[in-house]
Amino acid sequence: MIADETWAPNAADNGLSSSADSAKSRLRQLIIAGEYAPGVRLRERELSEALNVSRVPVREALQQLEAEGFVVTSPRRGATVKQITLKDVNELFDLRLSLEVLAARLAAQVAAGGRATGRLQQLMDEAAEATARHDHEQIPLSNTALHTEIVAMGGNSLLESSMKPLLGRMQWLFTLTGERDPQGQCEEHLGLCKAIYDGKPDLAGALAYAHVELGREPSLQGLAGILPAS
Amino acid sequence: MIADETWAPNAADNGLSSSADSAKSRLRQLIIAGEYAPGVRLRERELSEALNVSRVPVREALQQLEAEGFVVTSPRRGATVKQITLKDVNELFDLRLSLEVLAARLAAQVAAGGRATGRLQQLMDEAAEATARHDHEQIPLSNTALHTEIVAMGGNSLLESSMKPLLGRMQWLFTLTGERDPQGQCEEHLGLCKAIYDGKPDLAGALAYAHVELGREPSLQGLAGILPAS
DNA sequence: CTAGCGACTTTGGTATACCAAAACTAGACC
DNA sequence: GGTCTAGTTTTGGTATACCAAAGTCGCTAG
Repeated sequence: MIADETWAPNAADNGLSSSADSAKSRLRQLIIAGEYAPGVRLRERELSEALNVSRVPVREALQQLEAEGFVVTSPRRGATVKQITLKDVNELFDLRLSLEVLAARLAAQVAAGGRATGRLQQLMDEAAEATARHDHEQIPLSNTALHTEIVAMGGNSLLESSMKPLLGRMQWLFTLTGERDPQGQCEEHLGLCKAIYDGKPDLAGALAYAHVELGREPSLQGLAGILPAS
Repeated sequence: MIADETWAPNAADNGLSSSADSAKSRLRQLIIAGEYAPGVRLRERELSEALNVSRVPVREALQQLEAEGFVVTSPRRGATVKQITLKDVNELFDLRLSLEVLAARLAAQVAAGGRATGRLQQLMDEAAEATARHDHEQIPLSNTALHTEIVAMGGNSLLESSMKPLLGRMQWLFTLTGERDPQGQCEEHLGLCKAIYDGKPDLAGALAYAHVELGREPSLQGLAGILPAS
């Protein structure tokens, strides 16, 4: 469950994983990319045909994607792509406010012990580079990877598995609404990473809090702009 | 996923839910009760026979129980009951430290608005009564129900779905290691509930933090006492 | 007596087939 | 013309059957 490698588009169709995992990754990617719009029904037979697998792996994939918050299943009406509401976004940010602070604090504590932080540096550089060249395909992927690495650095696998669906939803939200102020976000990341390098948990936590909270309003307004009625 | 009612032993076998949900609840109950000890293999055919269902619902149940942290599945070796380690317990408490504080704060904010808090009062009374008569069967159930209600009061369904597996693991841990100081725990609950009633988020958060942290050491020692080697 | 190799058995992964319930549609009656 | 109802179709839920890989046990050769 921790595995599932990264789910960037280019890493989707490796023949290594089981058919169910592959179907799950592909379907999630299709949802995040907006191929399946919020509200559309995900019929099992239809998906099994589209993904060239049987219904059993499809059911498994749908179940896990429901746990990750991408689809919602009614008792006897099957699965549909989740309709994100403003309430959902607020709940998501409230939760991230707690968990990202914890992740940043843990990462800073680990880094203070002198552990290798090379991977974080590398991801930070990649994200900065993607931001600099306005690569709107790569920016959400790099930023998600950066946050994932911060969470992983803390060494709390339970936190990691709890945060993974939340980061997935953030990536989805960004794809739906468009990224907010990539430049400012990148600078915030830079400051956060520096605090982690320097092993300052309090500062890292405060910066993480600010970073999350700064993203709330733009996301709410971005979502409000594409919501059907109001 | 929010549904699944309560999973007290007596509410397990209602014929309303689907076969898979029933199987999931029964299996979880068996694991929490210790019928399936940590480390034993959960063979799909064996379970399907024991639960009188096919392998498909069993697979579904195992998958969800893995997401809740009760079982762990190796790539091609199937499912086993999770072996709880001291690291797992520490991670669990670190996460609860963040999330229960958030839940308490949210609940207090809601209660400050004058919403009905009758259900919380009722659960508090039940837990106090169970503690008073030393009903070691009921105490963990009542305490879990109380925490669940506090989380639910906040109105954050995402937090609710994130906390549910954690509370389930806490109940499991209590069943395995024995409850710590039920009297003191009950008093802490009383203070926490009062802060929520009174609509004092800061106080409620602080009390929740203390309540969680006070439970860490006893749980670690309780688990260390029953761990195979060390 | 031990170590290596091979056949067998167990087990998870997947596909196909069947069933029951719900939703949709078309028709008839009021 | 509208509404209720019955039949059909779609769809999720479940069971059975098949397959491939890995673990296990026993046999044989050194």
